Amino acid sequence: MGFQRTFKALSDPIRREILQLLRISPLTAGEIATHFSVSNATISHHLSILKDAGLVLDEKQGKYITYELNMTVVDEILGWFYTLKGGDFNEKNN
Amino acid sequence: MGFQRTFKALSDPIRREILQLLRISPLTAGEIATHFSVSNATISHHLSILKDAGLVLDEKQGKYITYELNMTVVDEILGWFYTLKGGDFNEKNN
DNA sequence: ATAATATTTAGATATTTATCTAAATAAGGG
DNA sequence: CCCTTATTTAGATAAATATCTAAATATTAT
Repeated sequence: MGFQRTFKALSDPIRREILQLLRISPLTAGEIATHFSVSNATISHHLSILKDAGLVLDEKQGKYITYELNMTVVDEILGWFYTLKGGDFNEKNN
Repeated sequence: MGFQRTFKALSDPIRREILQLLRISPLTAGEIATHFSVSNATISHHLSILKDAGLVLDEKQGKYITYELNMTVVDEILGWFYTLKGGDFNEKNN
């Protein structure tokens, strides 16, 4: 609980696009990087922010690191929006 | 469409709390400000960001300015999260 | 072992952001 | 008319952020 890092993570367009990419299937850091015109180091930085926010999970597979969406946290954020819509799904969160 | 400003607006905890306050009922800028320990000028700044993002609507009433939630944009953002969940509600947005 | 590949970490920099105080704008009340 | 109240705008500043290049780490292949 405490959505600060998650909302911050979602505030960058590259990070949101990464999430949409991962919607289809898990990808390695390198595969993700090919979709953008910034350096690999920058993508790595974005991935670490997404990971920190709980929005993605990573798994080391030999030389590669594969990233995938973490739906659990996506659902928690959805819950926050529903409180806004008048439901009192989980009144405690920020 | 283009959610950049909306997601940016949601990335600040004070602004999210303002939205939750407005969930109950519309409030004036001053009433909103009493809930926080920052200056009125700062709250005014946050309100202008929320307005710019489409998340709130304002209406001048004499000496006061009343702010209220704009559910339309809240719903648009919800749509973005649903695309993540595998639906293809509105594939075009970022 | 050495080289090549995949990814992250470190350090630097320019931009953005949240905040403050002080000044400006606007509306009402005596 | 002035004075008070409500709110925003302007200008300044400190902190956060996105990005880069270069270096470090780790794994696989020759």
